[in-house]
Amino acid sequence: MNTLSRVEHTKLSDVIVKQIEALIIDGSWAAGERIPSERELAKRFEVSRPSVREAIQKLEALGLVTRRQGGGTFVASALDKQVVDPLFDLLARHPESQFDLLEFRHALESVSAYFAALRGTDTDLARIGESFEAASVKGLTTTEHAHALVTFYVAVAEASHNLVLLHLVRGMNDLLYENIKKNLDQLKDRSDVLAQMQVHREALVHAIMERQPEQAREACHEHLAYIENILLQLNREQSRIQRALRRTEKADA
Amino acid sequence: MNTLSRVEHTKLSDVIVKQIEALIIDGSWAAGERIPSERELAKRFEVSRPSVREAIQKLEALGLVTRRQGGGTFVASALDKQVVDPLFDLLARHPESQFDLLEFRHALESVSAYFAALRGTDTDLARIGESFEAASVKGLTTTEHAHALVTFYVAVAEASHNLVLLHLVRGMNDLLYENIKKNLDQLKDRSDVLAQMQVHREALVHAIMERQPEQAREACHEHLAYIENILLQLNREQSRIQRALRRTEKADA
DNA sequence: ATAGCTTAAGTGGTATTACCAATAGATTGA
DNA sequence: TCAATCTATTGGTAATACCACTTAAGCTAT
Repeated sequence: MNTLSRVEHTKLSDVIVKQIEALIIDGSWAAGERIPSERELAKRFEVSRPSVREAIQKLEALGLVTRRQGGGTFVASALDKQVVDPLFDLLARHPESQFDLLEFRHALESVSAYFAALRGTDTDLARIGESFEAASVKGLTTTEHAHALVTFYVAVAEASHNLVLLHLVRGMNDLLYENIKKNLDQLKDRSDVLAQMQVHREALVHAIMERQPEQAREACHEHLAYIENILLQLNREQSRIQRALRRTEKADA
Repeated sequence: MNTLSRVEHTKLSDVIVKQIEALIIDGSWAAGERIPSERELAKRFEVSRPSVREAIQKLEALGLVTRRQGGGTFVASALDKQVVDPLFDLLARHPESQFDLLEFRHALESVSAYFAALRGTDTDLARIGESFEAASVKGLTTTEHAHALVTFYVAVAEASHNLVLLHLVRGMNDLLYENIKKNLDQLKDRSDVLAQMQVHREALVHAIMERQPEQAREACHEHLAYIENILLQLNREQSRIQRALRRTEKADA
């Protein structure tokens, strides 16, 4: 009784966030609906406009509302899911970290494949086979294909019987998905490349099934190195196109 | 030529968000570090304080920074908290998975060393050299030695110039420290083993300094494989001793 | 009556200034 | 040396002014 718990000071803008969230969640403000203006909300909440602004900025950062200068503030039409891990979210959003992520995947997936081939149980290998079949179906959308590939890689990590690896791959699930999807998007008009990647994956699965750890590692290495090279070439071509566009702009001016 | 694409107007605070994110992502502002005040940033960016406030509020909503009234604004203390904290719990609940962590470190440090040798700047290599000297001093306590080795490994990860590796190794700082300290504790009466480990590390540093990536990777591999083997032998002997103790307990009962 | 243009009103965006509340560091006194 | 007090700094809140953009209303010409 002599140790009273410290009373946390509550930020005004956080109170406003909570109230607006409640209105969105209980359906009072529907997706796509325009909410009252900052000035109007400031009047209703009997606070200053900067406090309302701060609350709405937070909601915007969380993807719950969108703002248009001169137009108003709208409830987002597709409510974004919660940010699970700020760093992974940041890495997924930033173009300059995508290649770093590919390099990291190279290391991670190679060692997963090595241990899967070394230690995978029959059940593990069956699950790898199934998830690989699911990822190999013709006619998948890019989204479906990326999801299926993530499932495949998680199955390989599970078969490695290394808890740290598995935990990390599961934690990076969204980040992997975004990276794989981005790669597939970039390569969607390159059926020759996509076919080669499928060949690589077949070699990987074969090595795991035959319980050849070094071959599995090598198959992974070839697969990721190939993607790295292709994406480097693509990015070089993109840079050339952008430089050419810049030159034509200068010529017009 | 008659359909020019609409030029998107860019919000000032979003420009600031991107710049701060870049500083966080490239490791310039480390987890837990206090960033300049709103007033200072407003001066540096040559914008008003409310614009900086808006940017920082967004970063806070995303979990990338935390703010303390009167104290300042800090990069979130463990950016990959969602992954590393549960890993701590997991390893505490499953002591037998410490070996999994060693295997994981094996993969992580090998690729870090490879890229450090490939890409390290002169400044990076100097820092690796210094941290290695600090870790090589005679007479360190186990605690001091473990700290110095973690600093060394973080320097190698920094020299890799791979953002994912950098953030992961920094986030796992405490975990690495505990694992290294545990290994050193187990080996404190084995000066022959500790000496061999130091030889391995010297070979590693030499390969990085000579900018030989494959040699660096190989040196790391030898080093970690050696530790894995020694610890496996130790654990076998420990199991034998424990089985003998269990037999004497049964004989007494 | 309708379409097109112009103007006014409303909305978010940026900035300046002032003051408050909390924290951290420096100083002073016992 | 340690505790209490003071000062400087930092984030938090507010008022006010103005800018940039969008939307709605009003007016004019066909």
